[in-house]
Formats: sequence, structure tokens, C-alpha cells
Amino acid sequence: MTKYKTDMAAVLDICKALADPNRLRILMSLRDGELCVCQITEMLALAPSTVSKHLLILKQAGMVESSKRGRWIYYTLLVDSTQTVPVMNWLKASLTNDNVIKRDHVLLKKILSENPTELCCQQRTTRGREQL
Amino acid sequence: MTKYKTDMAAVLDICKALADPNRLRILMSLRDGELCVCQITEMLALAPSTVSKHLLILKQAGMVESSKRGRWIYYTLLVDSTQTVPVMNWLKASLTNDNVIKRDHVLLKKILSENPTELCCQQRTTRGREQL
DNA sequence: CATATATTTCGTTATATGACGAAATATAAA
DNA sequence: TTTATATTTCGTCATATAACGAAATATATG
Repeated sequence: MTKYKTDMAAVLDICKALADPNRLRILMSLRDGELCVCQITEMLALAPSTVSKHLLILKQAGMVESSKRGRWIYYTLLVDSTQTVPVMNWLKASLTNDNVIKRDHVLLKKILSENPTELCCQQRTTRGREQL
Repeated sequence: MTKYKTDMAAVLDICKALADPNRLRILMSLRDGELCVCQITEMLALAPSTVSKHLLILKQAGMVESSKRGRWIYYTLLVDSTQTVPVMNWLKASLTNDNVIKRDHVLLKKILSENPTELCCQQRTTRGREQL
């Protein structure tokens, strides 16, 4: 396993990270690829500071990683880990049909496609409308 | 999935059940078969009431089941569940080499073999010494 | 029946956790 | 440089959780 932490501590960090509905929703929302914090925040409808804390917990557990691009920070699943692969497989198998997760999925598609000017990530470098 | 609970609630109950070191130790201790509460209590060196609570949480999460035999209550892993199998496989792969878990394993073998008269489960119906 | 043993339930207490808002930080746009 | 946007950090508060001891419950033994 990795360094620093004992195996127990590593597993425990993952289990604690999974032991919250909003963090499970975040993990499931990252199935299809990266999302920036503001998109996740929009989906969860929580305070940005709260979402930031959730993401930190997931990151410290080794479930996700972040990359900064311009003003935005994108989070992705850390799929190259011996820990996260079985965990995510189990979560996907168990939660894909959950109503909250399904609702999130629909909402996310809307957030990613429509992305109106009022929303965060308005001026995305790649393909956003630039009008304020 | 099962009844009553949503998928999310079911997964959450499992994750919360796993998010405690003593409950992980209990689950790992049940790898090799059933144990009665007093044996688990001896291994963990916690108050019986605390162990009882941990076992209740694991049971309500669907990770273990109990069967009463005489004065004793034996707990076993619930291995016929689509939830517990992948979870336990992951735990076994991740925790078998952990030092605490290894120490528990040694201790449990001692508890199961020696089982001196002072200990709990003194007068086991199957093969215990009967002297008080 | 009285006693000892095994386990659970209950009440209490200390700590952990999740939520928020305000303030700090960083980066891009005007 | 000033302003707006994106995110994090910090402090606070309410709730959840883990531990214990005492008491209750159940079952076997004397």
C-alpha cells in the first residue's frame, strides 16, 4: 500500500470519505469525467465552502485528484489506485439506480449543456459564451 | 437491492458501519468464522456495551448476522449479500497485512485455543472445561 | 428459586463532523 | 490596477457518534 499511513488508516480514510451522502453524490457525478468545483456546487446546492471541504476529504482519502486550469479547479476520480477501483465498482453497481443519483445525473447533463450566463463557469476557455 | 431503504441509504449504512476502526477489526476477525460477543469483546478490550453497539451497527448495515445458542450470541459475516461480498473482498485485500489486524488475528487464535477458565465462554457446550 | 454469566439497553459525556457565512487567496477580465 | 469570479480557509454552531457505567434482560447452573 502507500506510504505514511498504516493500511488501517488508509482504509479508514476512504470509509469515512464514503460515509456521507453528498460525498457519494460527488463520486458518482465524476463517473463520466472531470467536473469543476462550481459545477459540483451547483449540482449539490450547498455552500461553496461546504463543497470545498467535501472535496478535500475525498482528496485526502485518495479518491479524487484536482488540477487547476485558469480560474477553475477540476476534480477527477483517481482510477489508478488499487483502493479506488474496487470501491468505485461497488458504488457504481449499488448506486447507479438510486433516485438521487439519477436525478443528479440528469441535472449534471443540464448543467454541462445549457450552462447559462448566470451560472458559474460562464467564460469557459474552451467553448463558453463570452457575454457577461 | 433490498426493501425499505433506498439504495443510497443502504450504501450509506454500510459505509458508516465501515468508518470505525473497531468495526473494521470486528469484520476482519469474522473472516475465519463465527465468534461470540465475549470473544470479540476480549479481542477489542472494550466495554461490552460498546461492543454490543458496534455489532448492532454492523447488523443493521447488513454486514453481519447473529444467532443465539444457549447463553451466547454468535456473529457471522453475511456473505450471501451482493453488497457485502465486494466490500469484504476489498477489506481483506487492503487490511490483511495491517499490523493491528495481524495482532488481532494472533490474539484471536489464542483466545479460541487457550480459553482459560477466567475468560468468557468458559463453559462452552462443545468443548470447554467445566470447572468454575 | 437463587445465582452467575452473557448480552443488550439506556443515560451521560466528550469528541467528531457537516453546515454555514465571512474573510482570505488566486486568477482572469475590464 | 481595479473588479469580478472561483475556490479555499477559518470560526462557529448544531448534530452525530463512540465510549463508559449502571441497569435491564435472558439463559444456564447450583
